Amino acid sequence: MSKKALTREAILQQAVRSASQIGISRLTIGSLAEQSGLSKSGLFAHFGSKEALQLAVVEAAQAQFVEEVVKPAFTQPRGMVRLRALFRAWVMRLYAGNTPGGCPLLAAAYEFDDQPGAIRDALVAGQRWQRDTLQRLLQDAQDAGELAADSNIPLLAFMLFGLIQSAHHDHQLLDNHHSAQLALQGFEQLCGTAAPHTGQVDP
Amino acid sequence: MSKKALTREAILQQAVRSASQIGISRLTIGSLAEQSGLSKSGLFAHFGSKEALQLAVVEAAQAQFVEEVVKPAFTQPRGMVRLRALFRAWVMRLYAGNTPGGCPLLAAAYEFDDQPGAIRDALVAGQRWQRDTLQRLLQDAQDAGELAADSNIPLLAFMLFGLIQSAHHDHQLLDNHHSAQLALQGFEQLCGTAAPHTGQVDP
DNA sequence: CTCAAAAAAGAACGATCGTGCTATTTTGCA
DNA sequence: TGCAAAATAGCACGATCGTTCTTTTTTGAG
Repeated sequence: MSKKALTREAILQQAVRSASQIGISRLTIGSLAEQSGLSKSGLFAHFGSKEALQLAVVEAAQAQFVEEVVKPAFTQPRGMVRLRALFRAWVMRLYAGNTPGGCPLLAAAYEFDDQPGAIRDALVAGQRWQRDTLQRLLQDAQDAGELAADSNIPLLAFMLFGLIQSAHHDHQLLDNHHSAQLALQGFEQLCGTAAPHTGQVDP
Repeated sequence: MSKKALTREAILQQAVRSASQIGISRLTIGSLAEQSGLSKSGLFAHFGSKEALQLAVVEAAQAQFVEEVVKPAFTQPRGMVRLRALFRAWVMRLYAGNTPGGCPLLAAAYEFDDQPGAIRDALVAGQRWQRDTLQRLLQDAQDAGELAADSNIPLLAFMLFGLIQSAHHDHQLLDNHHSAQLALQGFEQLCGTAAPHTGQVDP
């Protein structure tokens, strides 16, 4: 890999860390340069504009998500095992040390949902892909007979993503140490073959 | 009400609107003054510092939530009726016109979860209160026999809050017109006495 | 109506930001 | 090792921000 690409990677890795703490829109060229041991103009030359830098940060975070969550899940056999692996890795990533401020993509979704532009477009595409992936694994599990035949796949994906967000919220803001466990319990309640309900009157 | 308090209210109402679109941390005294028809220093005198302004915006948004969601629910009879009223109003508020950029409190939770200070403290207190309120209504419903006796109340509250966040996400970012319906369906699946499993055919 | 007090405006400051331009250092091939 | 090209540093600019200080306008009680 060329020197340029190596430096760029190092910058982006640090930038994703910072973005998880202060948000993508509050990244500054100056502080990012300082953290990377570069000058402002030296760092700037890698991207050409702040928006291009922010876009690169989004893409780096998305690539990181695929690498840490999606790819490992796809090493598991298709069906409920793979689905559970995806969800577990997704949740556990919220507690990993590489993004101390939480998931930068979730935060970015709230930052840019009302600011049209390339960054928002990239976020939308990424989130749609995440949802599609989740629904595909749910469909696979249903096809394998490991999920009730009358399951509403889009609703299930919607609810599972809600569990991810709730875990993030409770962990990052409320400092709730049980948030990961709650998310995993919720998954089993929604998808598991165990007890079909915590809280339904008639099975 | 004194002139000062009236002007302050008008400023905050506009500020909450803006905060829903660009986030609390990116509010600027200048643009806020322009939107309120005041001068920079005139507006500034009402708060004394930018952080005090941001804190006032958080408190105004929280008061708005109580007024529009919690109070109306408490006009309903205790139990499942009140719980459902709370959840419905909570979801529907995401689609109301007074905060075009979505819920400013949810966005602020992601903005400030890694920035210690008075604003984060106020957000934490508010979110804890929201969760406690939700759990209290769930408990009431359970006591009334309208929720399974073995329901896990903290888990249910966790999942319901996830539905809110998922609805917000799908509406604001993915422009999913069915997001409100999905959240309400999710509520009925988790708490309702209707169909015990996820089955519902999408139109 | 008067006039002191309250509210708002105006102007200016230091700091910080993104960005463009030029000089300097570093890299990797001949 | 020499040297063009790539990578980085240095510097300055205009803009914008929060904040302070002073002046002007507006308010409302006596």
